[in-house]
Formats: sequence, structure tokens, C-alpha cells
Amino acid sequence: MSTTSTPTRRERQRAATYDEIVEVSAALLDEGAELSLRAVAARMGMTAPALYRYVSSYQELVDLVAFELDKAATAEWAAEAERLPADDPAGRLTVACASFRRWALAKPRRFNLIFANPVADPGAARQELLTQSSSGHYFTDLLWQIQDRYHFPYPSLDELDPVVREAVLDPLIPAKAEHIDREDRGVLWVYMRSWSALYGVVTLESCGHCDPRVISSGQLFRATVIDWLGPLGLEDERERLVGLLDAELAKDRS
Amino acid sequence: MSTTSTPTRRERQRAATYDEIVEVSAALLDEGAELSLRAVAARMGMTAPALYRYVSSYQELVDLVAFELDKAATAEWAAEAERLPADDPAGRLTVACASFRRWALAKPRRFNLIFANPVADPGAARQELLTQSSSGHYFTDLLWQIQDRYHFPYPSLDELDPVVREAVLDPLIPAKAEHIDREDRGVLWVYMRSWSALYGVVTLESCGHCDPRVISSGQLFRATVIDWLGPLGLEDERERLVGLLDAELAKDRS
DNA sequence: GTAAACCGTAAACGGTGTAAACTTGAGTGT
DNA sequence: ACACTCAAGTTTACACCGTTTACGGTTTAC
Repeated sequence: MSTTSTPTRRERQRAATYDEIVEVSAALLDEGAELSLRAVAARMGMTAPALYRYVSSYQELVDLVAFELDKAATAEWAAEAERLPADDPAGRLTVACASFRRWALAKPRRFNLIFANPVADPGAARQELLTQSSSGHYFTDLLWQIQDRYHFPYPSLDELDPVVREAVLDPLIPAKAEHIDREDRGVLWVYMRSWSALYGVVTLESCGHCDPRVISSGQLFRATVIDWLGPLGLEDERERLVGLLDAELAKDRS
Repeated sequence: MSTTSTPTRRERQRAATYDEIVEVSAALLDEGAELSLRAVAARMGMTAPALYRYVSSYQELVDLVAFELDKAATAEWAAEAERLPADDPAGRLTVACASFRRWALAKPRRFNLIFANPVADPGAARQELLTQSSSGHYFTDLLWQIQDRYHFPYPSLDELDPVVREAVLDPLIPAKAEHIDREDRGVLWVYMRSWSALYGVVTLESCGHCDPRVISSGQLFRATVIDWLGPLGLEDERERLVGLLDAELAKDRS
């Protein structure tokens, strides 16, 4: 069984092909071209049906690319956040959020593919991908570290709506959820709420559904992030974090 | 010139065709079928190129349908809000928001077409449509009525970021902006912020980018709306409005 | 060394948006 | 009433798309 030990030649080749598929797809996306099986295949020097050895449908190609680009993007802004020491999760979150937004505005087509894609209807396949979303894991983890350090308040299990309670006890986005004690799962509610806020502004800005000048000013995003300092127990760090945030936003205008 | 007086027979026929295009497109969308020129044309008993007498490209068809469906949806939840008297804008806003969400979850493909569509890149055409978005007008107007009645605080012009100030002075989404005194344009900032919050949760839920159980519980949406009661000066109405909101949310679970 | 598994091809089917040329029929001016 | 105009359709054609099928070679494994 070479699945865990050294991969065989064929396996390496196959993995490389997968990488190239993602790479080429990302290039097409960034060029503004349509993401299509034929275009990807052509640029790889193959014919379209050959791609069916790697993905079983166009939708699966999209899912693959979305998943990998999410992973890559997460690594990107995680790297930016690592400018700050590991014992400063609040600073890291601030930087990561700003990087997330910067990425979403710089590569709107990638953002759209990953985050503004209906994930609900087809049933099971995409739901599972959502479960292992890299960005989801990363932000959940940061938030858990912040709770560990700043002890922001969160609802107890019996304060939660029954349906929500069920969801935080058996979470779809597990992240490090197993590391979190059962009674402390209320933090996940805070996670969901803050993710909703972050996702909201960034999607609004990336999709352009408001005044472009307001987007470029960054004030909508700034205000939204600042609103969340309190609920996350970061009031004492306010000045420092806002400074950090403004420094990040200044990068966008250069 | 019969453009303003009685439309000529040809004009009426043409308008009817436009209506049918939108109608058929909506039907296709709701059936889960792809929205395509050929499908629309076929269902109308025409050939695809004939549609080019009405729209100059596929994108323009999409824009047309999006615009009209936005108008129709706005009329729909405006009608629901009119259960409440005209001098209760807060109640109307509460009901309208809940209706908006209900519509977004019930007709996700319509929602996606209108609100989760990149509007930024192509340049001018779609930007103009955004300007005259019915939903934008409706919510702006309600918020202005609430300000008129409850006098929630809003930033003065010199408190605003210069770029944002420019945007509120010469707004892209005009609504009844001309009715608002120049110095009072800061309310538009509150409008943008609350629109961002509403758009955010609803898009998150409609696109399914979080735990489906949390979506069905409605708690994420509920919490977001409640968070905005304070900033809109509706703290005194809190109990009544939350009751109204919960009554609306209860409809979804039946 | 041989059988099997894998990776690619070519050909084909039905679908898409779009451009061009052509027909038809209703509306208009004299 | 007749001719003219022009809008609203048609047919044909092209290039692209996802997908299926049948068919070759290579590479691997026993």
C-alpha cells in the first residue's frame, strides 16, 4: 500500500495533473475568461474528454478549484497574519480579516466561485466540501484562541435555540470543535454571528452591490469590524487593533 | 409623439413581449432550468435570434429579468408590510425585512440573479441598473421615515470619511435622496450600514454558506435584525418589534 | 511476459450565444 | 389606394460548451 508511504510514479504524475488543473483554472479566472472544461483542457494540451479521468463533471471541476483556491487564499492571509506573534490572536484576526477583504476585492472571480456560489440545492456533494473549508477552519480557530485569552461572553447551551444548540453540538464546520468542551460550544454561536458579519460586508463589496466609492473608502468594512471588537472582548485592545486595521486598509489605496 | 400619450398598437405589443420575456424567464428560473436565450425563445414560440430584437445580448436579458424581478419582489414585500399602518415605519421595516428573507430563501435562484451577481466588472450598464433598484429605493425610503419619526443619531457631514461624504452628497442610489437636506445626508450612511447587515445575512443564508440547521432556525437573521433596533432608535419599540419579527419567522416553519 | 489498469485520443450528440441574410406583414405618407 | 418603410420574425451558419462512446497506446503489477 503506497497510499501513505512514498507515492508511486503514477500517483505523483496524477497529483501533478490535479495541481495543473487548479493552476490553469485559476489563471483563466484571473484573466476574466470563462472557466470551462474545454478551455482548461486546451491550455493543458489535452482534449476535453481527458479531463473526465480527473473530474466526473463540470460541477466537480468547479468544486475542486473552489476548494483548492480557498485553501490557497487561506494560506495567503494566514501568512500575512503571522507577522504578529502567535500569542496575539486578536491582532492576527484583524490582519486576517483585512487580508480576506483585500483578496476578495483583488480577485473577485475567485471570491465569487468560492463564496457566492449556491451551495444549497445539489444536495450532498458540495455540503461536504463546505465542511472542510479551509477558511472556515482558520477563522474558527482564531476565534477560539481569542476566547481562550480574552474570555468574551458567549451563550450557554440552554440559552440557545434548540435547533442552533443541535448545530453547535454536532457542528458541520468542525474545525477544532472537538477540542471545545461540550458546555462551551456556545462560542460557536459567536463564531457564526461574526462570520456572518464578515461574510456579509465582504460579499457586498466584492459583488459590488453598493456605491463603488463607499467600497473603495473601506469605511463600511472598517465600521463592521470595529463593531465586533466589543462582542469579542477586545475593547481594551481597541486602539491598537483599529490602528492595525487602518494600516491594512491603507495598503489598499496604494 | 405617442411616447407619453396613448401608446400605439406596436408599442403595446412590444411592451407585452417584454413582459412575456420576463414572465417566461422567471418560470424557467423557478423550475430550476437554466436561463438561456434559446429556452426563453422556445417557450415563447420563437427562435432564439428573434430575441435580439428585444435584448442585445444574453447579459442584457439577465439584467432585464433581474431588474424586473427585483421590482416585483419589492412590490411583494411592500404589500406585506402594508398590513401595518403608514405611520408605523418601524413595524413596516421589520415585516419587510422578514419578507425579504423569506423570499430569498423561497426563491434562491431569483435572489442569486439579482443580488449575488457580480455587478462590478462590465462597467457602466449594470451600474445604472443598480441605481434604480426598486428594493434599494424602498428600504431607503422606510429608513428615512423611521428617522423622521424616531430621530436616531447619524453622523454629520464632517464626521464622515471624505470619500463617503462625496457618496452621500451625490448618491448612486438616489431614492428620495433629494428630499433629504444636504446636512442630513449622514442618514444615508446609516442606510448603507444597515443595508450591508441585512444583505449580509440574507446572502449568507440564501447561498447556504453556513450550517443549514442554523439557517432554518432563523436565529442568525433574528439576531442581526435585533442588533439594529438600537442604532435605529427603536429601543422603546423593542418588545413589539421582536414580537412582530418572531411572528413573521414562525411563518417560515409552517 | 502477459493481463490489467490507466491515460489519452477522435468522433459525435445536443446544447449554448451570436452574426448575417432573408422574408413577411403591418403601419405610414401621399 | 398604393407604394414605401421598417420592425419582427425566419433560416442558416459558426464557434463554443459539457458529455458519451469507442478506440489506442503506456505503464504498472503479478
